[in-house]
Amino acid sequence: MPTTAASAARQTAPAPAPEAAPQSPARVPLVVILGPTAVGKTALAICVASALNGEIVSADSRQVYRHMDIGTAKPAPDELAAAPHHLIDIVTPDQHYSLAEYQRAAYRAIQDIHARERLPLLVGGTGQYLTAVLEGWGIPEVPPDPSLRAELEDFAAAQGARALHDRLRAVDPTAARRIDYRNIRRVVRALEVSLLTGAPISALQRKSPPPYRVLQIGLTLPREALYERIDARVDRMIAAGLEREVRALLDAGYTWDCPAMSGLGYAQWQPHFAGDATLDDVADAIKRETRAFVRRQYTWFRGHDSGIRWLDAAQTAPDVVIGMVRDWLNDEGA
RNA sequence: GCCGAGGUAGCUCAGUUGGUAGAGCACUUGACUGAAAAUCAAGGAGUCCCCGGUUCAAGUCCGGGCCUCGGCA
Repeated sequence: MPTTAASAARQTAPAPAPEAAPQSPARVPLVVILGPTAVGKTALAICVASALNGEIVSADSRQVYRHMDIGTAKPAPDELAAAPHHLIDIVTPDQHYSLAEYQRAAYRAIQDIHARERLPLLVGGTGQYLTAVLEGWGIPEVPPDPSLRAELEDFAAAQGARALHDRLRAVDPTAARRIDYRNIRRVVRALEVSLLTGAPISALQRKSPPPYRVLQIGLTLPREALYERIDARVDRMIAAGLEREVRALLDAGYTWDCPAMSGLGYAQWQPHFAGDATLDDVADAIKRETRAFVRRQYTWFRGHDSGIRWLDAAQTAPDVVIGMVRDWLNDEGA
C-alpha cells in the first residue's frame, strides 16, 4: 500500500547531517527542481536529496490525493523511502484542496526542514503552486463558498457569460479587464471575493517574497522526446493497473465530480466506464491531453521564469546536478 | 466482373439553387492569485483524387480515368 509507505517516509526524521546544513539562519536555502510532467524530476530529486541531506517538498497538485498513485505518477514506495517527502498523500480524493492551503503547508514544510538543518528541495510541475511559494503571493483570504459559486454559475448559465462578467465589471473593473468573460470559473472566483469582502480581488493580490535563497533547476527535453516519454509512461500506467485504480476509487464511493477525478489519467476513463470508449480511446485521450498539459506547463514556466537554470534531461547526469547544487551551497555568503 | 457509396486541413467529416472553402479534434501559442493535471482564449495549415468538357465563374454540373469501402457474382 503506497499510502503506508508514504506515511512512513514522512514520519521518518533522519538525524541531521551538518555537511550541507545552511550557515545563515536568515536566509533559507531552497533548491527548486521543476519541469513538465514525465521529464524525470522525481528520480533526479531523490538523487539530489540523498546526496545532499535533503528532504523533498512536492509541488504537485495531484499527488496530494491519497489512493491515486499510478495515474499521478507518484513516487514508488522505495523512492518515498529513499528520501523524506512532504505534501504527498495529504487529503482524500473528495476533499477540495487549494492553492492557499498548499502555499501555507509548503512554507511550513520548508521551515521545518531548515530547522532540522537539512536541505529543502521544492520539486514539482504545478507552476502556480511553485510561483505562489517563490513569489510569496498574498492570496485573498476568502475560502471558496460552494453555494455562492453554484449560484453564480447558474446565473451565467441562465443569463449568459457576458451578464456575469458585467456584474464583475461593476464591482471590480480591473479584474474584469484581466479575465476573459468566457472563463466563467475565474469570473466566479473574482466575484466571490468581491461579494464576500466588499473589496475588489485586484486590490487584494499582493506579493511578499519569502526570505529564501533560491536555486531553480528546470529539467527539460525536446518536445518530440518528451511526447515519446509521455506515450510510454501512459502505456506503463495502464499496464500497471490504472484501470483497476480508477475502479477502486469509484467502488470506494468517490464520484466523477470529485475534484481529484478531474486529473489526467482519471477523467479520461469516464466514457469508457459508461461504455462509450474503448481502452485504446482512453489511452489515446490520456496521451493527447498530457501533451497539451505539458505545453501549458511550459507557457507557465516561460512567463514566470525568475532565473531558472534549464538542463536537458537526456544529457544531464544526476551527479552533474548534485555538483551544481553543492557549488551553489558553498557559494553561500559570498 | 457487376451494382452501390465515397475520395475536401494531420484525422473524422460538413459544404445550401455553381460565385476560388468550413467544423470538431490534432498541432502551435497565450492568459492564469483559495478548483490549476483545472478553466479559458488566439493562431497557422488545404494542388477540394487526376485529365478533359460546359460556364463569365466548377469542391459543386457532364464525360473519362485512378483509388478506397460495402454488396453481388
